[in-house]
Amino acid sequence: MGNNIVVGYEISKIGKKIKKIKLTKPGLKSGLKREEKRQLKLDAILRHAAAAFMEKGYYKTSLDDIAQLHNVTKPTLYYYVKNKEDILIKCEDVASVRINGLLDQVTACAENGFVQLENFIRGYVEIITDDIIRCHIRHRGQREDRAARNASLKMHRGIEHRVREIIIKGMDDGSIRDCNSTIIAILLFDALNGISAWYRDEGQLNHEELVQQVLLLVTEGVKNKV
Amino acid sequence: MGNNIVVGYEISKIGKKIKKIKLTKPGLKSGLKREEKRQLKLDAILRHAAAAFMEKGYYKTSLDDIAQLHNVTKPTLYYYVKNKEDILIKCEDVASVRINGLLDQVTACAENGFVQLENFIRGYVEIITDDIIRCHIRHRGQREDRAARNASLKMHRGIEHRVREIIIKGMDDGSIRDCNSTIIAILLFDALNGISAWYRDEGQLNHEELVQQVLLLVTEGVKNKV
DNA sequence: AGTTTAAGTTACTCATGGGTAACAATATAG
DNA sequence: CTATATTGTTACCCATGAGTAACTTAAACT
Repeated sequence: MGNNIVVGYEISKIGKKIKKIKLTKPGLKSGLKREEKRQLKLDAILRHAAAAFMEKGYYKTSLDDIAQLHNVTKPTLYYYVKNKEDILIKCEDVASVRINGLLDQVTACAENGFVQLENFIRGYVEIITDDIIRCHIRHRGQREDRAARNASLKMHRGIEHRVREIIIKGMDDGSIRDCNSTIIAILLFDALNGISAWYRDEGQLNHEELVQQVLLLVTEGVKNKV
Repeated sequence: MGNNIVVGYEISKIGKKIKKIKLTKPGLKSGLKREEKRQLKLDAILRHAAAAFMEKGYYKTSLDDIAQLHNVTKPTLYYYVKNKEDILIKCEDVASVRINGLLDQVTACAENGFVQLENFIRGYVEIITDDIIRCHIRHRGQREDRAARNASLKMHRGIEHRVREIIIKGMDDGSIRDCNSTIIAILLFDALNGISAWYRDEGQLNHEELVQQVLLLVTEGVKNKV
C-alpha cells in the first residue's frame, strides 16, 4: 500500500482524439476527490436524465432539458457523456451491474431453485424502483448504434439466461415443476419489468403487498384448489 | 335490406373544418366502393405504419418512410390521417374494438370466472399477433396531445377493469383463489403485452405451446406440489 | 506565485422531419 | 360532356434539437 504512483492513460472527454494524460498519485485526498466529484456528477446527470426520460420519453426529452435539470448548459453534458444515446448506455451499465449483483447474491445462497427464484423476484422488485433501472428497462432496445444495440441485447440475454439457469436448477432439485424455462423466464421478466412502468414507491400500494401478490402468483397461480 | 337511403354527415379529411356532406344512396355499388376503398387504404396505411413503428420505433420512423411503404408521397397521408399521432390513435381504436370484442365474447359465455379468464388469455395471445395491436400496445402512453392521452388512458383502464371483473367473479364463484384483483390483472397484462414484443407467429416457437405455458403459469404457478 | 487542466459558457451549424400551400390528375355525378 | 369532388403531387417552410468551436472561469499541483 502506501504511496503507489500509478501512471496511466485516460480516454479524454469527447472521444475522437485520445489524449495521453499522466495521472498523478491518487493516494492524495484531493486527487481522489476530483474523480469522485466527477463520478457523483455523472451519476446525478444520469439520474436527472433517467427521471426525465421516464416522464416524457427519450425523444421528447432534449439535452437542453436534461442540462437545465442539472443547472448547467448543454455543452457541459458533453463533458460527462459522449452523446445522447450514451446516457442510455451508461444507464444500462448501472442496471447490468446491479441486476447481475443481485443474481450473484441469490445464486450464492445454498437454497433450492424455487427459493432462489423467490429471492430474485424479491430483490428485483426492489431494484426496479430506481429511476436509472426503470429508464434502462423502458429504453433498452432503442439503441441506434449497431454495436451498442448488440451489446445491449447480449447483456439482456445474459441476465435472462441466468434466471433460466435458476429455473432449471429448480426443476432438477424438484422444487419447480416441469416447464419450459425459456418461456417462463421471459414471462416473469415481462411481468416484473411491467411493474417498473407503473409502480411508485410513494404510491398508496404497499411494497410488501405487491411482492406478496407477485410471489403468490408465481408459486400458486390463481386457480382455486378446492 | 332493400334500398334504404342513409343520409348523414361525415367528418371531412383533415379535421379542422367539419364539412357537411350529403352521402348518396350507398345501395349503389359505386357509392359503397368509394367509401370501401378509402377504408381499405386507411387500413393499409395503418398496417404499414404499425409495422414500421414496431421495427424502428415511432420516432425513428418518418412520415416519408410510411408514405414510401405505401407508394405514395407524404402529403397524401394527410388525406387519410390528421397527423402522425393520429396514426397511433387510429391504431388504438382498432385495438380497442378488438379487445373489447374479445371481452364481450368471453363474458357472454356462462362459464365460471377462471374459465372466462382462461378464454380471455387464449384470445388475447391470438390478438396480439396483429401488427396494429402490437403497435398500440407498444406505443400507448406516448400521446402528445392531452385529450388524446386521457382518452387512451381511459380506454386502457376500461379494459383492465373488465378483466378485473372477471377475476372478481371468479373469486365469488370459487374458481379463483382470494387475491388482489387489481394487481393480478395488471401483472397478467404486463406478461401478455410483453409477449407482443417478442413473439412472432412465423418463429420457431409454437403458438399452442406458448398458450399452454402461459395458462399453466396462471393456473398453477411454478412451484412443484410434491 | 503562476501555469496547467478541468469545468462550464455563449453562440453558432446543420440535418431532420412534421406540416402546408398550391397545383395536377383522375374519377364520379348529372 | 362538363362540372365538381376526390386523390395525389411537387416544392416549399420552419421549428426543433443534436452536436461543435471557441472562449472564459475556477480549481489544483509544483
